Parts: sequence; C-alpha cells; structure tokens
Amino acid sequence: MLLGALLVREDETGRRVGRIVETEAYAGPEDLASHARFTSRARNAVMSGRPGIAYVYLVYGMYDCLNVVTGPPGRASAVLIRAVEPLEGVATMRDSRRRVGRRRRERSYPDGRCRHATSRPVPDRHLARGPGLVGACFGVDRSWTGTDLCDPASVLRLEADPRADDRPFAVTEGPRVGVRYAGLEWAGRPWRFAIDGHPSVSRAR
DNA sequence: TTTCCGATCCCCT
DNA sequence: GGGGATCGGAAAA
Repeated sequence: MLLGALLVREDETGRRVGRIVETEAYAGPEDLASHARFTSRARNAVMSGRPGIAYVYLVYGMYDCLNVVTGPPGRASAVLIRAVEPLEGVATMRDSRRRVGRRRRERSYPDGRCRHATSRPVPDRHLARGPGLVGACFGVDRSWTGTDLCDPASVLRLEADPRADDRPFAVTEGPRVGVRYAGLEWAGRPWRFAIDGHPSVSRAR
C-alpha cells in the first residue's frame, strides 16, 4: 500500500518530501492498459525485475511519470504515483516544476509576462497534483529508471510516514485515467486509488 | 463552468 | 506513420 507513504528525494538539491495521495495499479502483460503488454523488452524490462525499483516513462513527449515496480520478478507490474501532497522542500519543488513546460510558456507569452491578471500562483497543495507534476516537482526523468526506491541510501526513495497515526485516511477507488484505448474490460477496472477528499488528488478531466 | 487544443518525442505497428 | 498512464491556457457556452 503506497497511499500515505512518503516519497523522498534528498541530495545536494536539498530535501523534498511528498505524501502519496493517489496511485494507479498496472497488472501484467494481459492488462491492455499496461506498458507490460508490449513484447519489446527495451522499455519495460525493469517492470519484470525486482519490486521496489523505479520505472519512469515519458508521456506526450513532455512529462515523466514515476512508477514503482510491484510484482514478483518475472511478473511485470507497477504502480503509478499520480499525486503527492508536498510536505518539505516546497520551494525546491516549485522551482523544479517551473523548468518543465517553460518552452511552451515562452511560446505562449513571447514578451515574458502573463497577459491575464487573473492568473494566480499555484497553491502548494496543488504543486504535484498529477503524475507529470510529481516527476516535475522531484526532478525525475527516464534516467532514474532502475533506482531502488526501497534502499534507505537512495537519493530517491519511499519511506513510511512517521506521523501516520496523526493522519488517518479513507481510500476511494475508481477507473484509471487516460486508458480508454485498452477497451472496456481493462479501462473499466477500478484500479485508481486515492485518499478520500484530499485536496492534492488530481482533478478529473 | 466545460470543452478543446497545442506542445513534443519516443515507441510500437 | 500515429498516438499516448498529461497539462495549462484559450475558447466556447
């Protein structure tokens, strides 16, 4: 169970901590929504390896999404971390996030300023509200694939929340996001999990 | 409020 | 050659 656990990055860039509030499960090769369905080993070989290892992929040519390999070796499966509640290193997250999509903003606003006075800064609790944003906030890209997230010595790792007793939560489940291509049988499975009512959970689109 | 679009690039078919 | 485990801003309503 990853919900409620802490995602930690600690190195010369500082210490960033986020509490996992939303995940999605991807089963083995038979799951038509999972990257494990591809026969090619190049991209997803790590998914068949030891659990607890990071699998990071690029979506839409722009966003890196962080997964945790979950199945026993030989059975490719993973959990996508879809959203995190920023707890520590918020300024670093915001700065790291700003770099992603910068080129696009420069194209939209060549003069370097936003035209709309109504646009407000993103609140802290929404910094990592989505899988692409989790990768952006933690500065994780595909080169991080293979990192052992369960090794306490890793720069990027998972930790139990020492304050878990103070933060009880209920879990909601629903269909996974953005996998309509997989067909009803797989797209309809309620394999998206979130902390009920948490403001850092990604919005339905 | 909801819907739509472009950005950007890697991998599979 | 084509579309995707996304996102933010603009247009539509």
